[in-house]
Amino acid sequence: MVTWQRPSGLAAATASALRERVGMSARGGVAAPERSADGEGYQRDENKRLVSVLERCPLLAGLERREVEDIAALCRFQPFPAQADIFVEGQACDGLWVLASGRVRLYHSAADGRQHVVSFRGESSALELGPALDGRTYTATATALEDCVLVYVPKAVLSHLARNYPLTVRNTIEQLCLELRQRDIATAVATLKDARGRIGCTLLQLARQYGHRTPGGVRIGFRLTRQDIADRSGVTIETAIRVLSDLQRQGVLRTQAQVIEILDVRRLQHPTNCGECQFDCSVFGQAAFGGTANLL
DNA sequence: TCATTAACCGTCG
DNA sequence: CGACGGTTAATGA
Repeated sequence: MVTWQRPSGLAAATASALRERVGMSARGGVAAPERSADGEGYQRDENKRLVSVLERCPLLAGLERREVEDIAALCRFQPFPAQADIFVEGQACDGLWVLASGRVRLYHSAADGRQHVVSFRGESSALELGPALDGRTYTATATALEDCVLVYVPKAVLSHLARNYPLTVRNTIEQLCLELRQRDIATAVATLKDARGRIGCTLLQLARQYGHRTPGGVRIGFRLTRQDIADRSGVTIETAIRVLSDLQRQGVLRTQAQVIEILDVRRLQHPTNCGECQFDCSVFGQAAFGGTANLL
């Protein structure tokens, strides 16, 4: 539990252990398919499940089912238990991880133990597209918030995609632009807004990505600790609690068992200054991360 | 372990 | 000065 909070020390050990696993899954997926009778049945089933995940991934949007099936044959599932690192900041990147199920926390670690969460990711999300494409090191750490299953797309398969399916190049560019916009907005929010505003943005963004309507408002569909909210907003846990308690007292939101429900979106937008905000938050509403668009 | 509250303190407009 | 937010400590679930 404490391990993933440590920045550098045991990150190296985790990283090399991970490279092992990644290597195995890559080679296994590409070169050594199962041969036994039972294995073939299992293989067909796994391929089906891979296809259903991959065809939802924005990178492969618009491809023929046949094409996705061919690509799926080159990929492989890899489960990660809750709290496990999928990859670590600074580690070499040799492929792309696509989230099939579960939630992942993408973040930077500071030497003093504090963390800056770049984003929380859900199904169909491609993790760290940049490093996957340029083959350089990861710029953030990805940790499973809960038990997760990911699809690993080896680097060789990625270049195969670019060569054989021009559509995926277009998709890739669009995805990168989207990420760029989000990072840009995030840095602006972090430097220009106060604690209330940053926490407000965090909540609104999460509601866009993962919110679903309830009789009373919008519920963010998974558990988040106060620390998670704090790390995403760039404040201490006490400040996050202070602000959230205040919002609860005002009846703007409700939280039960680490699940937040926004009861009054308007009043959350107000202190966040969404009205005059220059930043085009509509990017958060796009289906790119598998979220429900235009909820707010 | 997580959430909450309160007292205290430094910074800054 | 006063609002804001980080630090610390105590407490409860």
